[in-house]
Amino acid sequence: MGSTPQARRSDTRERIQKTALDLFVSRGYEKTSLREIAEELGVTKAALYYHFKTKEDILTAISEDLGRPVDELIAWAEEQPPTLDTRRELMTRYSAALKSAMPIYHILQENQATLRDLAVGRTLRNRVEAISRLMHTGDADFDTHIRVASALLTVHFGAFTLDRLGGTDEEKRQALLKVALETIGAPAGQSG
Amino acid sequence: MGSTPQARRSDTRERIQKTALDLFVSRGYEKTSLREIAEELGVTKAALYYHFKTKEDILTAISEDLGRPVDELIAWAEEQPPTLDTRRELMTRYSAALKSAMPIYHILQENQATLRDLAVGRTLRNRVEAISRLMHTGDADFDTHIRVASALLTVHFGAFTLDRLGGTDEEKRQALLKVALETIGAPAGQSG
Amino acid sequence: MGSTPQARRSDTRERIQKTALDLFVSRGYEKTSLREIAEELGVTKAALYYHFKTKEDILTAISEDLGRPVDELIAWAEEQPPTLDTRRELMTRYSAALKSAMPIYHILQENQATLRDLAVGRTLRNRVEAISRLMHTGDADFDTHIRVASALLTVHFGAFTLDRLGGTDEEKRQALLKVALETIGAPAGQSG
Amino acid sequence: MGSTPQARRSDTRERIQKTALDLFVSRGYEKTSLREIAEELGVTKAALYYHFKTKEDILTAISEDLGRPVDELIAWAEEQPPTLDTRRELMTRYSAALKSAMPIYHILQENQATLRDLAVGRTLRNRVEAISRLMHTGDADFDTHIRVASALLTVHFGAFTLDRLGGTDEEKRQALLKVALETIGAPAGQSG
DNA sequence: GATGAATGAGTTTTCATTCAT
DNA sequence: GATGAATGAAAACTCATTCAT
Repeated sequence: MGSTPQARRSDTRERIQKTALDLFVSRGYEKTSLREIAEELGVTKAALYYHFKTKEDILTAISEDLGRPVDELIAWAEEQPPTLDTRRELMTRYSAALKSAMPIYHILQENQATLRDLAVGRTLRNRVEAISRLMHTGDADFDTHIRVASALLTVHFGAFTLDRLGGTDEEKRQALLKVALETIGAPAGQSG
Repeated sequence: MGSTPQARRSDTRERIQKTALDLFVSRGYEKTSLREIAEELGVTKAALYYHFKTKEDILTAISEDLGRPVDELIAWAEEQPPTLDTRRELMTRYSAALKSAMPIYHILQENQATLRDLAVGRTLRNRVEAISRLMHTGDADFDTHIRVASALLTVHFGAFTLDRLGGTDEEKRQALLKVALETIGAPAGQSG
Repeated sequence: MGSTPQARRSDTRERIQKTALDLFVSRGYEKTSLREIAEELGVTKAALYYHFKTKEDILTAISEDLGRPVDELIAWAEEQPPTLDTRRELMTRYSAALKSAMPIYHILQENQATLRDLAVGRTLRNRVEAISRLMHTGDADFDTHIRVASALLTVHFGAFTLDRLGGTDEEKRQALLKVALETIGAPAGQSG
Repeated sequence: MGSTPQARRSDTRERIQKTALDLFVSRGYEKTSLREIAEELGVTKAALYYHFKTKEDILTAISEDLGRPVDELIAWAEEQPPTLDTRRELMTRYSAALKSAMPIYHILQENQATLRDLAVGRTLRNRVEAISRLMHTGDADFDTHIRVASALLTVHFGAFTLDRLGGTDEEKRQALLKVALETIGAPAGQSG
């Protein structure tokens, strides 16, 4: 009898994820209450519980969706030989993958204290650590570790610290990547 | 076993700060309740309120105590000419100042979402931004900004990401500083 | 003994208002804690917060419900010409309206210090002042102001001061109204 | 060795009473904390406890000081014959006594809910009731009771409701007294 | 696919009061 | 004549979560 005003095949689950993501980014995970999410969406808190078992579950779903490119990158990197070239390639691809995954890294970075106790926090940190581990693979050299750490911080957090700087996000990303690549060292076949 | 149970003329204020700092670092600011601090100390919640007007006030006091070296560094840097040498010197001194100030930066980093609404958060961020601003002074060159940002991230957060790496904290700090200095460029009178 | 323990579709909101009103009247607004209201009702404090956003909100709801007759009277009076007859009619109707509204005026009177800071206090005082203003309309004569003030105090608070006196509440109300009408002066067309 | 800045023979007790009175009037008894009183005075809370056993004790002392004229009036009235003339004389003297005693009546009126549980509240109400009883003495006539109640309300609270009206406090007091005297009836030897 | 009603456990904060010094 | 330090009890409020409908 007539069409429902609701979209068919309820998109509510996705709408919850989207709204939650926005709020988690702008207000923090802990400081965002389910009431806020529900109100913003025009549904009740109970509705959230129909779609997700817990608050953490919402973040888990978001993390899975947005983190997929990075997970795929990790899978790829695990197949590669541990050379400097791989490292540079991985850094480049990682920087690209971060474009879409950035919001969850933002959440991870700004809510570490809270995420410490949560399973999803473990998952998120595991991703970061996997990249880090893969980047370090192939040598236990102290200096290299330091350089890789610096490079990773650069591609990872650089964007957050450059709000006031002119230029597009993409330009900044490219520039940060360039510095990171310099830091981890010249590609094979080039003189240092 | 037979030690003075209670000092006269109260060292309680300092004990509160110390205990709070430990808990803020290990469990996060928001997740640390005043009940926990009080219990850990063997006093009542009301005792905390005798010494500090609010929970935030405790963090403010900690921030003032631990941040003093950085504040002094900022004052010093504001008197210096905006040369590359100054920048390098500032980076070196900053790295040193962070040795004692690290815990509050740790708190700032891991509780950004929470500290967003707090006056003490503003103060802490102001300190970071002051250093950043002073480091960028003297030219508006895009590439330099990127490099300085990368270098700052390195001395700032490097230590956090190197838990698993061998070597003393001091060794790591020196190594990170070296990379940071490389990143912002050679000192005057040397060939790049 | 065997009555329905819990109504569906919740009459709880009304039960809260009723219980709160009783307690606000008998123990005072400030001295009545939400815990007391909740215990008296056999629900948890959180249940109160499901139905009302704040403690003040409960009083606001009560004030709206009980004050409606007075609000309607104010609306009526604003349409009338500012004659002595109107004043007498208003006084008479006001005395009648107070029959049901009395509890909130009781609360207002006995908790003025507390209600000073509350928005609902403003609302309540506005009602009193509106009646007072309407009663004074039409002349700025000093003596009349004094008489109107006296008359209003009489219908307003008279009942509170006559607890020990015999007679029904209605008899007292009528007698107080008579004195009040005398005080503001004879009706048009009668010799003073 | 030089004169102390403190007044000799500590006037602190009086200063506490004065400050407390001001705050009790302007913010209410309950809403005024001992901390506030102490801070306003530049002493510690403990100092208040040196001079007064409890918070209530401060109000009790104030009540005794300011209420003395009324207590004396009550003593006087108890000696008088219960005639209409006495009633009019009592009303006149009461109105005069209220000039200085007003602040405690203000406190009583605005904090009834709080003062309900306090011994000092009993004392204050007793004073009001003594006047009321003395005023009603001599006949049990219903109509007279009503009139006396109205008249008392007028001299008692009239001033509170006439803030916005022009004229000095003394003018208002006189005018209110005149209306009150009219209400309780003509003096002996005059035609009603 | 969702709601209305409720809960239990927790939070920060405030207050009058006490007492050794 | 006062203070510094502390307490116990309570307050208002928030939150993630549950469940019958």
